Amino acid sequence: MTVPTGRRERKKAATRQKIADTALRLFLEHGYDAVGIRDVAAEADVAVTTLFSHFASKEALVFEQDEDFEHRLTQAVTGRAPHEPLILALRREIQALVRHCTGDGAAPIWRMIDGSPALRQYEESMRLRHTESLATAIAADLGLARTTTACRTIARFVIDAFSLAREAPDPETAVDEIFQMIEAAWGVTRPSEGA
Amino acid sequence: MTVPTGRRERKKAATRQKIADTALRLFLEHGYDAVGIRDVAAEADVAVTTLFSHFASKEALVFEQDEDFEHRLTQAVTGRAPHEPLILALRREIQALVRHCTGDGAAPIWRMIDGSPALRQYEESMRLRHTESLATAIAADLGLARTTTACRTIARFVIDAFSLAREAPDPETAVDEIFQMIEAAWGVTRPSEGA
DNA sequence: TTCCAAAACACTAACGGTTAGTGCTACGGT
DNA sequence: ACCGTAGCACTAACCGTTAGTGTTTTGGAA
Repeated sequence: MTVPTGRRERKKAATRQKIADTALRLFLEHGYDAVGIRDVAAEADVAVTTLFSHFASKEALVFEQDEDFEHRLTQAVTGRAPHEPLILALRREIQALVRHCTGDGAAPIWRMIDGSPALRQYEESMRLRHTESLATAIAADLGLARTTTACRTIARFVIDAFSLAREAPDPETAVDEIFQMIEAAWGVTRPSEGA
Repeated sequence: MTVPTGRRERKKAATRQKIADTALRLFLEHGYDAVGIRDVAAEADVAVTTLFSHFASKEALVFEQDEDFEHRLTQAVTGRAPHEPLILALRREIQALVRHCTGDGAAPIWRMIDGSPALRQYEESMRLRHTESLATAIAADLGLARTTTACRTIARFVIDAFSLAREAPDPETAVDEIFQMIEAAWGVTRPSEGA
């Protein structure tokens, strides 16, 4: 009834991690499409149903830490330094996220993602979820100083910046370019004073 | 070898239409998830494989005329009156498209779409395709007057406007609000003179 | 008219992701 | 020491989708 104190949680986390690691290894070795769920389960030495009790879908195995993305963005809004402009904080965070994705360590994974329509589609709808919570965070931060539509629009533009920059030849410059546009868009929403 | 002159094409189109109509009817009657591909095929009196030779997926049955959307947007760019500002033309077209989707005739279909995660996800990735061709059309219209990134960004913002407005309580006002933001974003991309 | 190549269509069977149903086992709290 | 819960396993299936194969229809050529 109370919070489980430890071992069970650790075991569960270990199983989850083992599945995720095994999946990623197999995917990178043989290609995402060439590896079946049954292969992953067998290699991780768990039952298929166990795998699906930890991950909602095959694609979710690849985007294991998607909550991180969501959390970092909302945190960039709610936890920024006092008086720091909203858009500036978001720009810094997106810049960091893009840098992380295009770094050497993550490159093979993203190459795999870009090569699979199923994964790209999954990523898009994942980002859409992130957009919702970012919009909520922005709206909460601003109180009633902006329209709901304006908040949702800005949230989506910010997420767009990530996707667009990631695909651009020079991601970091692209972030700057897009955020100039976002800044301008943000500017015209002010009902009274600037951010 | 040459272009088929008629009857064959008509028959093919008729089959396609019959499948689409049957599918939509069944989906609206019993719900999208409750109707299987085998049901649709049986009711339309075709084989499952025939159905899939006309439509790439189950979701595609619902978005039968998706090319229309794509075509109308690119046409709004390339076929607009001389000297008409790009963004204005796009705003008018998006306004029309939103009006059409929220009209009484299409309402049940969109309610069904909003109720099914699979359909929402499919729609999103469909819009992403549309974004690409819109970006291409915009880039072609502008020549080298803008960055590729700027064109792709604006294209995506315009598609976003459609999605966001469709979900807003007052869609038409939302289009206006979002397009004010797009206009501002567009403004800061000018390398020399306005559009 | 007759014949041919292509395209539409059909059928069976299967593949791969996903889930329901059922039950066992191990852990943590009492 | 005991019990409820949660993690896990197994089977069997559902559903969308595709490969393989063969049949009919159609438009054009001989």
